[in-house]
Amino acid sequence: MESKKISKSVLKRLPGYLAYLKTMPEGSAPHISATALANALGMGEVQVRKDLAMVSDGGRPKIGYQRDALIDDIEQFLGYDNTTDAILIGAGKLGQALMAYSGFDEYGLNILAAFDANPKMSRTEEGKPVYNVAKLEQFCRTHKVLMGIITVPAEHAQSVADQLIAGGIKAIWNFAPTHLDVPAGILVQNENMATSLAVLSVHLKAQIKEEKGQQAGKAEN
Amino acid sequence: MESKKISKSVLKRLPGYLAYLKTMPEGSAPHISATALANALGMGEVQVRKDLAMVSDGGRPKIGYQRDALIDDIEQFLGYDNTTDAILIGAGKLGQALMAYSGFDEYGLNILAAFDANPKMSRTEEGKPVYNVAKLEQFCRTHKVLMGIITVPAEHAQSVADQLIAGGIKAIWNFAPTHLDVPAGILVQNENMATSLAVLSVHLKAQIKEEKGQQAGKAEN
DNA sequence: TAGATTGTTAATCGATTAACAATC
DNA sequence: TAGATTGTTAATCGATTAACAATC
Repeated sequence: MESKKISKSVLKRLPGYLAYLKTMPEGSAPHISATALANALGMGEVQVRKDLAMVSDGGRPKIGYQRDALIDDIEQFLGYDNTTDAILIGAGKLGQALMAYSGFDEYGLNILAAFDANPKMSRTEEGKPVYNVAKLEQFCRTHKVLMGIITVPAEHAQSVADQLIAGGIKAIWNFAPTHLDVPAGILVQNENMATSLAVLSVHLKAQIKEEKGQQAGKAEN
Repeated sequence: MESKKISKSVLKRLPGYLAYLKTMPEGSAPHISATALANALGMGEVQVRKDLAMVSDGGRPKIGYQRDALIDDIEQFLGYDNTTDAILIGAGKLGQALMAYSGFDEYGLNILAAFDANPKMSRTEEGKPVYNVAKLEQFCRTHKVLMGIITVPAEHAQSVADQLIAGGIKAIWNFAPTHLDVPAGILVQNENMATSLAVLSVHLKAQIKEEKGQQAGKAEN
């Protein structure tokens, strides 16, 4: 019963709720209503309620949801309660930034090691080992790693993905700005800067146009 | 006429087409069909055709779209043809990685300067100036900057956003894992690692469960 | 009881996919 | 002409929103 099929849209909103719930001050009331959550995050209250219904076993009318329980439920649903081992390939600037990011613990993500085609050091600043990519596939197998984080240049991403899959990996977090071809059953989550930039860029273009329109309007008066 | 309203879903797919078209080898045919594009990117061909119809003035039956023209059309539509000035706030690891990323030029993005609450250097490795956040608002005004990139810790993000908006900024690229409250007309694009991680994590959980199910099945036989 | 709030059922909206006509 | 391909119109699908009944 636990496993109602959840849609990706709902799934993507859960971390937002979680983050907000966790940053609420200590002294806050132990309960929170969907209405309050919705207002804080600028969303519709019905949507929040429906989303929470997917992971929680319900709030109480007039009172709301118990905050602690809700946090637990979301974390459990997202699998943040037990850790996932991952490896990172491409120890460049971005790769190093990700290795250094301590916040991943909170999400149950544990980066075991980094790999690079041309390792410049044998350990990262944080003390994680940096290996040659040649050892990639074998490492995945022996450590039963299920997740790979790709931060290599676009032209090498596909080859790295192939090796990861050969090593038995089931999920890829792809920071390289390129499409990866993978067999069914393997999930690729693209962290695509270009996508975000496109949204921003088009918004700004529209904004500038509007402004010019207003100025033209003024000039005409 | 140029400005048919484009949906966000379409907009987000355009960079994918662009990237693929640009990485096609020099010797390739000058034309490409929606079918070929769709196959390469693992999408439906009708969707590709509809998307391209939004930005291009059409392909030719039996031949396809002229590749160069298509690239130009998408770039123009996304505003990559003229540069946008931006500033970055938070010169930590991630901020520095973004400052160092040379690929932004390609998207018409030009990061003028970085700001930090406690600048550790006066220039980044790339020679871009690093200022104290105190100068943020004024800098935005005098340089008419329209875009801000937030890479500060979550707890300072809202305050930074407020200052950016006071400085006249219209679009915010938010890497801090927190919701930002902004007035209408200001676009916030969240680059949310937690969101991606949630998708990956849930996929892996399902994968592991499935595997266990299969093993249990085997054992029963 | 009244009112706030939950959860569910139905209606709307938007985006994707399918079917088909048009064209080179 | 035949076939590949485009573009459009209609059908389907999924997600969001609205309406309402249930409950503390």
